[in-house]
Amino acid sequence: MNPSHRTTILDVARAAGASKTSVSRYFGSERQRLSGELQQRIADAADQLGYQPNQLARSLKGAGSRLIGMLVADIRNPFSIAVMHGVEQACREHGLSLLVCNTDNDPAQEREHLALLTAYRVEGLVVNITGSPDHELKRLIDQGIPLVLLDRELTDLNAKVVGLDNALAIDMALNHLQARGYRELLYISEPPDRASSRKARLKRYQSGCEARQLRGKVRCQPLEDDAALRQAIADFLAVPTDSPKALLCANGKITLAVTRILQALGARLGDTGLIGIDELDWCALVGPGITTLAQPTDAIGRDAVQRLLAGPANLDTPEGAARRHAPILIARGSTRCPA
Amino acid sequence: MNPSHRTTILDVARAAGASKTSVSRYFGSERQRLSGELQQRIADAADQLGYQPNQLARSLKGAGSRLIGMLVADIRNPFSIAVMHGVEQACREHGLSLLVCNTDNDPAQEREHLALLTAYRVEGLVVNITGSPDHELKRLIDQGIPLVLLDRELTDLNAKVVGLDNALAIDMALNHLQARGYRELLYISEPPDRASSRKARLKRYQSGCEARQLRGKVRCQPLEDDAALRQAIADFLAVPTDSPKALLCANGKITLAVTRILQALGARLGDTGLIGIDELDWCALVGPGITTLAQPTDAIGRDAVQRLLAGPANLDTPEGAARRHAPILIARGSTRCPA
DNA sequence: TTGTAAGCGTTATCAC
DNA sequence: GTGATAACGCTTACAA
Repeated sequence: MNPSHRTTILDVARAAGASKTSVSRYFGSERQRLSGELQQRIADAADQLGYQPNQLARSLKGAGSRLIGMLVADIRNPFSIAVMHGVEQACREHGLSLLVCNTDNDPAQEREHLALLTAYRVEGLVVNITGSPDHELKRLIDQGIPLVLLDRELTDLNAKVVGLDNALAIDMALNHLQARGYRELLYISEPPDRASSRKARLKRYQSGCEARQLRGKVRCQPLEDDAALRQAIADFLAVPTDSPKALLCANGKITLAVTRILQALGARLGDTGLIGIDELDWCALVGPGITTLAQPTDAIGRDAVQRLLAGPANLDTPEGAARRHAPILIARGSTRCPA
Repeated sequence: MNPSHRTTILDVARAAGASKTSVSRYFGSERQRLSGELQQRIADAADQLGYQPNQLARSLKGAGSRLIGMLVADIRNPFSIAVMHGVEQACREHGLSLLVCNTDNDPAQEREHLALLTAYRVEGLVVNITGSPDHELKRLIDQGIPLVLLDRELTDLNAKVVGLDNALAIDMALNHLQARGYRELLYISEPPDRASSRKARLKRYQSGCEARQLRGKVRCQPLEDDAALRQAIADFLAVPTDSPKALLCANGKITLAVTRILQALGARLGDTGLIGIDELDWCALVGPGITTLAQPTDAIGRDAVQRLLAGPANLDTPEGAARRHAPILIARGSTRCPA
């Protein structure tokens, strides 16, 4: 076998004494049309030559690329991975493949990768980024490429959205903290900027604290500045008060950073309440365990693909545009209030 | 603009009053050959029409697909992700894109995804799986597709390998444990089966214990059976002895499982020594911190791509075949021996 | 500097 | 049932 030459449909046709068309039919969806004898000959020849249809050429002609693209802001975020896992499974079940691009939160890479994905003519796009290449995304939608936004809405543009039910999540967190006896809260989030889900969580937190008569402070802080965050938490804990305090972390990365800081400050989990959005491998292991609101990541991922394939939705109704999944509260020792 | 019709090179050519060739040249690597004026016309037309070259068609003709495939056994394993991050970066730097497939440790999916990747005519393949579709892999190599094995060797087949220096890692672990005063060890690994790196680690552990006159036990255990593992650890800890005991975990997933078990058993980290291969986010947070041997995941990922691109290596020399990266010891409280 | 024409490997359309 | 033949969108000799 000549290794420099990938065998093509023509090679098989010749070897089987058949036409390209027949071979194509054999590997396509019209195998039954072929006589049993021809099928056998083609099968043998293909097997012999190790033939495998070239998906690129296939895509070029009729069918689409059978490729779904996924744009991830931070592939090292366990949440992204978990969702990606759901997306991938769903893709597989539909005979689609997944092209994943990680942007490392870099707007330049977002644009670049978006271009890349469309260059490969992906048939659908799952986008999970915080930056805003709004213009580019809009263009894709105009081109008719199915698009699902993960955990983020586009302000001037109504695309399909799948993600956590942010309001519900915050409500559950507040209810839990209140029930456990905490009265002074600090909500820690990355800056909302244009990330709509961060905004939604923050807003609900504020109105929710008011409604429950909780003293709810807020700290929006890029995670890079660890010292500032540490100072903010130290300040919060230092204020003298008679009612128990708790921290609410807006996502898993923050929970990690905050846990480190609390440990460095020598705070005892539980005495200082701690609850985070996103369940992580290790939350049960640290001290008395960290209470979390687990996102149904698998369901979110699968749902994203489903919506991709569902065709144009009625984006005018709220239900048509966004699909919000409920979190699951996993109560652990970090919210066992001593009072 | 007609959304049902993606604009092609011909559309641009017409709009610019130029030929397909010129447009192709403009978007290819021969832009300089065009007169400034023509360049301008093409640029305008393309911009106007929102043209973007079809990478699929491009791949079909001359150049390759510019696609690198990566096969991952378990995408939820942080190690895999970390390596993947390195792979992806390296790809990007070389103008390549990464098609990632997760097999969830399922041999059927391994085969399936392997076929998929070759159907897309990936120009190289980074494989990180424990199963053995050896026959398929061999075929790919024969076809001349560059292939790099991550953290695993193929017995009957010499392909390029990139991964941890297993012998060194085990040596470092043993030296550390010995220096810290532990004398009785239990090595916990998933069954080596045909995963060569597991075998290598195990073997070195055994010879290393002997050389150091340590009592080194071994437990090979699929992670699914948590109860059995728990029993094994309980048994190990129960044996009366006067010398301190320590556990050595062969990878990050095991470290997680073992940490959970130790916690459930009420063992105190440090009193019972614990060291694991693979650094994880939370290792500093649990109890006094867990000592680990961090793998240089980024370097491993980048190296994999580099070797992919390096062309055929001399696989006959050990250096040509395998590239082994040294781990980094991160000492924490879990190996602070009280004795 | 620019254009013409022949593929790349496949599928779709139409004949036999 | 089976097979020519023309696309698909692009690159690349080869001409001009």
